[in-house]
Formats: sequence, structure tokens, C-alpha cells
Amino acid sequence: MAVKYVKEMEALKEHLGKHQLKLTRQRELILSAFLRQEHITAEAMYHQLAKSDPHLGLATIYRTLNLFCDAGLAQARHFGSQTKYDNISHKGHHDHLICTGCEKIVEFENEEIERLQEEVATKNGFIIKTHRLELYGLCSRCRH
Amino acid sequence: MAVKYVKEMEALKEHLGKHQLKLTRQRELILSAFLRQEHITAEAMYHQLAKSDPHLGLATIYRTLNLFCDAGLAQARHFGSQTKYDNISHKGHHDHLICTGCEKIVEFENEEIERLQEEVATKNGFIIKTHRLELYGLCSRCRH
DNA sequence: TATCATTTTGAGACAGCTTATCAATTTCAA
DNA sequence: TTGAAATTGATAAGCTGTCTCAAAATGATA
Repeated sequence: MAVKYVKEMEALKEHLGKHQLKLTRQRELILSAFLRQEHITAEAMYHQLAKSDPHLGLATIYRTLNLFCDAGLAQARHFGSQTKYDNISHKGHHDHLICTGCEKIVEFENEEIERLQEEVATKNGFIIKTHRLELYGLCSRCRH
Repeated sequence: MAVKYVKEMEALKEHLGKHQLKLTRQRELILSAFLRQEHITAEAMYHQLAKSDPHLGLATIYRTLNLFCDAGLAQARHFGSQTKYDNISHKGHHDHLICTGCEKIVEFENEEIERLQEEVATKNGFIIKTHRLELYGLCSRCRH
């Protein structure tokens, strides 16, 4: 199972090595669960993993997902009161189209928008480090 | 004082009327405080208003700011763990440039970006209702 | 492989922000 | 003025996420 995620595992190991951190059973488990899906919530992962490992603590999941963020594998995104963790290891930065009807999330990239963002920032004396762009609306199915 | 905000007050009254809600001293007070500034936090307003009205409850402020959102006067924005309420009554939609150094917030509008957003949405079968775009970086002063 | 300093974990306490509860008060239509 | 309905203030409760700390696991070293 974890075999599929060799590259991500290598990236994690590299980060662990650089920071005197250890590879644990829990970190492996959470990594493979994390890579299996997009936009997961710590709480959701907690319930998901509870089936196979009832004693895996919620705090460990939060800690580990934050670790993945530090390692550059994940990115936390706040949707309303929820924080979802995106997998950004296998792709570059991306933005989101979110259906307010069915909660479906579509990822997209648009170089032209990114370029214009830089332009706006420069005009205001800013240097951009990160950004978030979320478009909320209805997908074709939810429009009836 | 409230005289300056006749238009917003009218908009609020219209909303109240349509929903069988009542105009109270607190709602007037919070409206005038709200319109006096940008990007305010419920907590900040609570402390601000405590000087002139020590018994105005925090819950009332939250309730009232959410009411303003419903009425189309305000918009809630989540910056990290903080929720700030923007005045959107006197201007159209706008996006934010946020300095991660000094927390300064600069508003901007960019029609070209908005147009490209529509394009992306259409391409994916979405119809956009709202969006949020936040650029995080360092302002010229914080770059030393 | 055994040792052991260091890191990590799990469980629950705790913290910050926001909403719910409810008796008392206020509003406003009649 | 009256009274049904909405609102308020105070605080309890809820939610999400972090902190604490004793016990367990890891992994570098011998």
C-alpha cells in the first residue's frame, strides 16, 4: 500500500532527517491516508483511521498534518470554520472552485491570474509569498 | 453622528422590515461603530464600545454583525483564526493584499482578474456567486 | 543487539472564538 | 396603553485546534 507513495515517503524522510525527527508507525499511516485523498479534514481522517487504529489520537493527526505542511507535502486551507489539508506534493500551487450546493471542489491553475496578482502586488509595494483564491458558486449539476 | 450614515441606516431598516426584526438602540450603536472603520473584529468592537456602553454584550455584537451580513452591509472574512467584518455597503466587491509582517491590509479591485475568474468558472461549468482572493506577503516597510 | 538520550504518542485538559440558552427587557403594531 | 414577539445580557456550551506530561517508541551509538 505504502509502496505507491515512495516519492512522498522519501520527501518526508528527508524532512525528518534534516530536523532530527523520527519516522513512526503513525506518521507512515497518516501519510498513506493523506495521499489517498484530496482536501481532508483532521477530524475526518481521525474517524477514518479509527477503524483500523482506534487508539490513534486526534492530536497526533493534527501534529502530523502540520508536519506535512512544514515538509512541503501539504497545505492547510481554511474553508469557513473547517481546515482542510491539501496534497501539494504531486502538483504545484492551485486554486479552488467550490460548489456551494454539493461542496464539490475543483482545482485549477491559471497563469494569467497569477501574473496579474503579481502586478497588483508590485503596484502596492508588496512582495507576495502566498495567496488564496477561492471561487464559490454552483456547479452544472447543482444548477438543476 | 448617525446622521452621516443615513443610507446604510435605510438599508438596515429595509432589511429589518422585511424580516420582522426590530430596530434597537444596540443595533444603531453597532451600525455606527461598524461604519466608522474597516475590517473590524467583534472582539475589538466589544472593547471599543465598552467605554461608552459597558453592558453591551459580546454576543449581541456577534449577532448584530451577522445580521449586517444578512442585510448585505457587511461581509465576514476569516484571516487565520480571526474573523473580520468588512463594510461592503459603500463599495463593491474588493480583494485584499495582506502584509504578514505588520498585518496591514490593502484593498484592491482588478477587473481583469475578475474576468479571468469568470472564464475559469465557465470552463468548469460553474456560475460564480462570490469569491475571495487574498495575497499574502510583505509590504515595502516590512521588507526592511 | 543492547543501551539510552531524544522524540513521539495518547488522553485529556485547556484555550480562543463563536453560538445557544433563557429570563428579563424592549420594541412596535394594534 | 397594551401585549405578543423580538432582543438583550450574562453565561454556559460547542467547536476546532493546541498544550501537557507520563509512558512508549525510535534510532544513533557502542
